[in-house]
Amino acid sequence: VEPSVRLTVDIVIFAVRSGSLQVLLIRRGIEPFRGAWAIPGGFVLDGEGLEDAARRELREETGVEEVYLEQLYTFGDPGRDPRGRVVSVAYFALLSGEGSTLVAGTDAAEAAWWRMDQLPDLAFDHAPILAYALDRLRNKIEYTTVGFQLLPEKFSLTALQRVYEMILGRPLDKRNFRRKLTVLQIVKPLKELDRTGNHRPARLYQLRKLSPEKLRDRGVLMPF
Amino acid sequence: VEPSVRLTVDIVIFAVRSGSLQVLLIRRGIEPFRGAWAIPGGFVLDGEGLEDAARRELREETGVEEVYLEQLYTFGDPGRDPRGRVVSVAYFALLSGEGSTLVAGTDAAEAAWWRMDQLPDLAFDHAPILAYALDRLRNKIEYTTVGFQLLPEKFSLTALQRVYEMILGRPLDKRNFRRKLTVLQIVKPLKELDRTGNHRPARLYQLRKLSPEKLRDRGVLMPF
DNA sequence: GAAATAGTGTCTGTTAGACACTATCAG
DNA sequence: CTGATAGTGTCTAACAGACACTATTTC
Repeated sequence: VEPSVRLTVDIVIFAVRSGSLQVLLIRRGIEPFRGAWAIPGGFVLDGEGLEDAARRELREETGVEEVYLEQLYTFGDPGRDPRGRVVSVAYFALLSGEGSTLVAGTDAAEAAWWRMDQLPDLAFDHAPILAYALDRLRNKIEYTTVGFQLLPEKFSLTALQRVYEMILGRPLDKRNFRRKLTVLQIVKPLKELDRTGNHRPARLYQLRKLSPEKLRDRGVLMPF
Repeated sequence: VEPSVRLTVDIVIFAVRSGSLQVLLIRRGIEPFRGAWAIPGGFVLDGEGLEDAARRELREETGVEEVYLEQLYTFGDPGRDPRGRVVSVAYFALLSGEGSTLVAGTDAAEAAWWRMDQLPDLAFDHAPILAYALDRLRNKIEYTTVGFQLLPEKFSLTALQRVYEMILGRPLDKRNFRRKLTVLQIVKPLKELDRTGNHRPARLYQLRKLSPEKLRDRGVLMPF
């Protein structure tokens, strides 16, 4: 007879806010780890798909639909949850700068954005999960266009470069960055300008939709 | 109240045998999908870690210990198993040419190696799982040294090249391949030669153990 | 010496990385 | 005209890809 197991999804929700990469965490109101910060998540419901469960939690936590969501890894060590056998399928989500302002409908529990470089102590095995998510994001940004998910639909090239710099944790050269965007043709200039700030306005761009195959054909995507 | 779920691990076991990339499949002796071929796997036991369960199944199926094993993805669509809610954590394993001969202690069930380019119909959602595993292997071989896990400890450079060609599905240039190995310094020449065959013997080499960080420092690893 | 595979070097086009100045706007 | 950010081109070193002949062994 096969033992049964309780299944949760945990979602590492990233956003770029006020110039830094941040994660949404919630403070636990109940034991175990009462009062500690944790990655948002919850149990998978009866007859519910894993990704569906993740999207539901995401909606409950942030009010946002239609976000980038990707399965990360499944954590199932017997001792990871003091309540018994709980296996967690971890996901990571990327919110665009706009959506990230609303920490709405937050289930009564306290929720807050934390800078990735100033994290609190975390409940369960959530610290390594977060570290792994960041690692995955760092890798993936270099050969896909996931990074664009952290920006609104229209963005300036400088804003895009800031996102890459934040995630990679190092400065990039402005001219090399823009040259790469040009040769890959992944970005489409708009007529609009960003006129905030007392200086020359920046042209706004959009991500040009390309199939992943096309991206691969053009070579590895993003090592600036 | 959280519904509970049954948890399995499935292991996509790859090996290079008689010049092609092959997978180990077992023929199901019971319903559902009785008589169909399936990826080996089984239920996770009480108090057993996920990777532990995968290694146990691997041992039961092949008799082999100490193999490369990596978590692939977790499949949990509600309809994927007609018996009810069964969530499967898929792994993939790489056997070295040697270990792959022993399909020992195979649990009474019929087990066989299948060429990746001539697969039978598969039970459950195992066809996309297998496709995904191959995809992952193809990607990973280009920036890590996982490919070496498909060879015995000592190997000729031609044998190594064949492994890369099989997985990538295209011929590689012998001189470019060897040049890359040289500049990356990932391979160490031995005194021994491979004297099989009625022709000039090939020098044998060993993988030089390098930390993953080192590999990254030297740039992306394997695009020949 | 024939058959079979091992082993070796060069040239060329592309790409990544370093680097500094002019343009345009608000106030 | 000052402050602030946008926007633009060149040179160089490293790397990828194309390509063909000699070396060593067995039988």
